[in-house]
Amino acid sequence: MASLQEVARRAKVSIATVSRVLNKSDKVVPETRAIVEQALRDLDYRPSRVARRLRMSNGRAHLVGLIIPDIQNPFFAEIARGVEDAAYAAQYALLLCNSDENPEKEKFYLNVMRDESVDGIVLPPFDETDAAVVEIIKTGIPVVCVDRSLARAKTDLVEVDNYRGAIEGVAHLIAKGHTQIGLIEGRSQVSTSRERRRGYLDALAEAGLTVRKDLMRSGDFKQESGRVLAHELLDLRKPPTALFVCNNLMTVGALAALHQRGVRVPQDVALVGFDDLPWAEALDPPPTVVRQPAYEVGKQAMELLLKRIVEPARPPVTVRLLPELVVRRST
Amino acid sequence: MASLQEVARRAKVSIATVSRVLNKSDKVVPETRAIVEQALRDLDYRPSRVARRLRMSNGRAHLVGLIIPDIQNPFFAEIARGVEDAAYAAQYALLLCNSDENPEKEKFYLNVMRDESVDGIVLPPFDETDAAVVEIIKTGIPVVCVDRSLARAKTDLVEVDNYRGAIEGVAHLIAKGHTQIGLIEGRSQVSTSRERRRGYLDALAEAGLTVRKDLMRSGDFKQESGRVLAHELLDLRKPPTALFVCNNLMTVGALAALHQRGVRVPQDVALVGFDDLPWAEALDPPPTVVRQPAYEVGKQAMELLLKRIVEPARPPVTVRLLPELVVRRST
DNA sequence: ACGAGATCTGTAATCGTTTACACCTATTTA
DNA sequence: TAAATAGGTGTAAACGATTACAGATCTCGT
Repeated sequence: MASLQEVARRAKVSIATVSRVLNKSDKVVPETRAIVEQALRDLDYRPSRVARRLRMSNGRAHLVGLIIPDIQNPFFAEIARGVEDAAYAAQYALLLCNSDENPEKEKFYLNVMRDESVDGIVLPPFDETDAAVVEIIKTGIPVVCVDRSLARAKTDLVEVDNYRGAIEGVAHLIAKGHTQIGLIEGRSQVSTSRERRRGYLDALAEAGLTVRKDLMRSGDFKQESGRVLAHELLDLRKPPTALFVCNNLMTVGALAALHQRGVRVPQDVALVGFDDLPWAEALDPPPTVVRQPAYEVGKQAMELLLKRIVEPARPPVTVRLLPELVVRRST
Repeated sequence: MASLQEVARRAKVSIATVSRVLNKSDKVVPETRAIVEQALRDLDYRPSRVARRLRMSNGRAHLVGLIIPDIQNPFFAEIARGVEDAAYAAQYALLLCNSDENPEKEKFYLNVMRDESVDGIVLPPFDETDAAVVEIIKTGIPVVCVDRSLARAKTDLVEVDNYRGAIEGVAHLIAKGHTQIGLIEGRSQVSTSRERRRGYLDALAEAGLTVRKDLMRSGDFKQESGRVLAHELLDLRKPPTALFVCNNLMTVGALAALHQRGVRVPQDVALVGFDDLPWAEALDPPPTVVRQPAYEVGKQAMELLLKRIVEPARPPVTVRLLPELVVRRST
């Protein structure tokens, strides 16, 4: 509420002096400083981030944006926590938005961030050729991609080794004796989907198993599509004896489908999911999953962003984190 | 990137004229308008929200804040979605922050919002006497409380009828024949906790059951405390035959404890939780819960906020939504 | 033909900061 | 003792928008 003007008036100095007291930088004689500090306290002065940001066009807004597809998806919520904790530690505030996997919403929010002059943005691009993101990058705002990569631009990137994760998950099923393994994957425009599919195929190949195209289904990452596709697979004349489901929500959906059909897990059909589930222990059965270190992804992404804000010209780096197979009782 | 200045220069008019073209309000002769619009397109002009906000101290920032205790809690995530959808519909952006039930973090973020001159704030207060929130309200920023109320200030409030929800949940257990019903409640400084406890007590009283103090335990809303307290209750010499658990995370924790002990649900111990769980169908067993319309809470809160931004002097209203008993297989 | 009125456009103040620069006083130095 | 230096403070120009006010042009009635 109180502005520099008012503080200056009360302390009977100029606004420049007040500003100098605030930004400890320049020298102010101790008596003046004391008077000004008293006035600041009296008026409960708080600097306007808005005015500051307007003046300093460079990178001192202490505000960064995070756009995620869906905050209700625990995987992204965990990333968000990682980002936010790292931001808070650096005293940055976070403009957090849900794109809902909707390019139009994503574009709206990207524009908001540009117009708010945020210092930088963290996001998983909608797909590899995400035009809105590419455009934002051209404006010079630092962008760090998480989880998914971008073909058209080289940015900092924190990702998980999806290929290796898929290999481990599928190999685990193979080790349990399964040869007919169904795949429920996500949107194939997303880089992670293709990596996981590649892992699935290579794991089968390595074990000398033949690939059945009819066992591979593509969904949209949502719970409902996991349910529907699981039903489809089990309705086949030669149904799979195991399912490899490529994200958390679809895993829950598939599990629900298995329950609906009354098949026993893992006796009748085994299941490995991608992404850990926060309440895995309370699920029926607790599913074996390939766990992604989502919190760490978010945290490191934010840290990369902070570094880039300080040093915009630094060459982009890619951090690749390792997933971990968590064996529970669905296999 | 491009400012009004640059557009004005290119169109060979003054910045005032450009501004007028943008805010369609004033009359500009069609030819001028066409020229300016061309220049706007050429330069891909986007107005700076920062500059606009600085100039218009009133309420046209089109930015609102949302502070929630923990985005990883599905209940709050659902509220957040409600808020964000309503905000997006009105073309408002959302500054979303996690207070982590930590007053210091909450204060930091409240200050950020003040300093960012947001148009308004939605939040569940940390407790009924939340000093930081009361102070913010005094600055005149519109605040809408959700879920929890504030004793010291009269704000718009969207809450759920916790008392009635608890009554229904506990009455359901009583109807199933239970007389020894354990209570696992949350922090008692929070208004919702007290309401639920009151419902629990009244439901018992109404059924003529005696209250056992040793069956009532107070936790912190987190999963771990649900687990610990469930163990404590079942370790009693006269353990309860049913549990009424007052939030989602503690319900999951309690369920995990029951599994650990190998007790069958609902045969050995029945359970009713407060808050629905997104993957209830995949849990073992799918729990009976008192469902709160969290999305609706968020949506209505945002709508109230928008109304208050337009009409700051409007008398505060309280919207009380009804919870719903969802009977599944834990009872 | 001239002033009133209407219509369009430009000038400049403002919002709350930061910061280059000028200015004024002491103190030091030759 | 005069000049150079240094230290402390004030003045004013940005940043990018909005908007009251003034100024310019045109229309039109008498």
